[in-house]
Amino acid sequence: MKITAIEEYGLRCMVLLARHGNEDPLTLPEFAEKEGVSAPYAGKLLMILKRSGLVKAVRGRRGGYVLVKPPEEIKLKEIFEALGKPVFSTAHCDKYTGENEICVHSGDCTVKNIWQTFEGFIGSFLERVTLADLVSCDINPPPEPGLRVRQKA
Amino acid sequence: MKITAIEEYGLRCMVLLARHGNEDPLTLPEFAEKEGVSAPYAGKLLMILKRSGLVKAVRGRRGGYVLVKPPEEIKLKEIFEALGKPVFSTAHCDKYTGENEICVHSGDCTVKNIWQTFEGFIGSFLERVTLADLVSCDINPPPEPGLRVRQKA
DNA sequence: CTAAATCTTTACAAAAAAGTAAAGATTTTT
DNA sequence: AAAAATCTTTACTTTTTTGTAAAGATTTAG
Repeated sequence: MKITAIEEYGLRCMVLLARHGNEDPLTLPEFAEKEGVSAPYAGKLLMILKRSGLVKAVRGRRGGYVLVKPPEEIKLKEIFEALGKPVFSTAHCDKYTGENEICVHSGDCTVKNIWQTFEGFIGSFLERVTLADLVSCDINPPPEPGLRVRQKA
Repeated sequence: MKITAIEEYGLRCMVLLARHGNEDPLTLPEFAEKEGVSAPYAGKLLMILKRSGLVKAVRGRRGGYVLVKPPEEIKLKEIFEALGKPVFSTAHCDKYTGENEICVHSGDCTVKNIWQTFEGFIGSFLERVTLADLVSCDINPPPEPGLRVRQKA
């Protein structure tokens, strides 16, 4: 399981914006310089964030990007949803079908069940952390979560 | 964040083995047929699992693969570690350095903190589910885990 | 001992993701 | 109005991941 480049750098752009404040916009060359990436690549990232409604662009001189909402109201989950697919989506089953048109497990799938549960678990984390938490806090691992495992009938 | 093909199909191979039992080994053509992938690709997956010590191979006629331990003793976490890197590892910071030799955030990194916390959270899930749970149970989403967020001093 | 069934290794081909380049559109400043 | 700063779009190149192919090694059955 891996974090994609878009997720990594995209999240960093959001952190930069949150730190910078919304007084004046941050420009692509500024993003690029602060993260050590190229300006066109920064442009690609910000465009993705813009299309998801997390940031807005101001064109022309004195332009750049600003957050649409205050960092307190931006959940990590929204950012992840903007930057990539969730771990498990219906697309998942359509993708891993081996050489067949449709997955051999369609219907009753043990692995699908685990991914869905996993997805829910991850979601409960991403729901609880905001961009504001990220820039202003230490975040500690949560206490051991309980996990109910129920035997099949 | 995505589950890689190796993780998806590798986990399925483990499920097949757990279901099949260790009486007689499962062969590559059998894995291939049951999962709808090619036999050489199944070979690649099983080789990865073998090198991590999760399965062992029996060569020659009547050969194939068997689990090294009973499913009750195989945690999902071990399987994931065999099939891929964890979400966050030191390699992560070495990979996403933009155009620089070393990441601009090395030292104090907000994003690193979140990935490490996230990793721990995910780990607490993968520690608690065994291969046996996977083949014999319904697994339900855990209750809302508490998440302590402590303000910086 | 030989042949068949099996795993093993290495090298290669195809597909997806990451990242680059260049030309175009918009706004502000002068 | 013109120029400069900025975002926007499209197409392309590179790198990584996936998946394939083929020849080799090992064991068992007869």
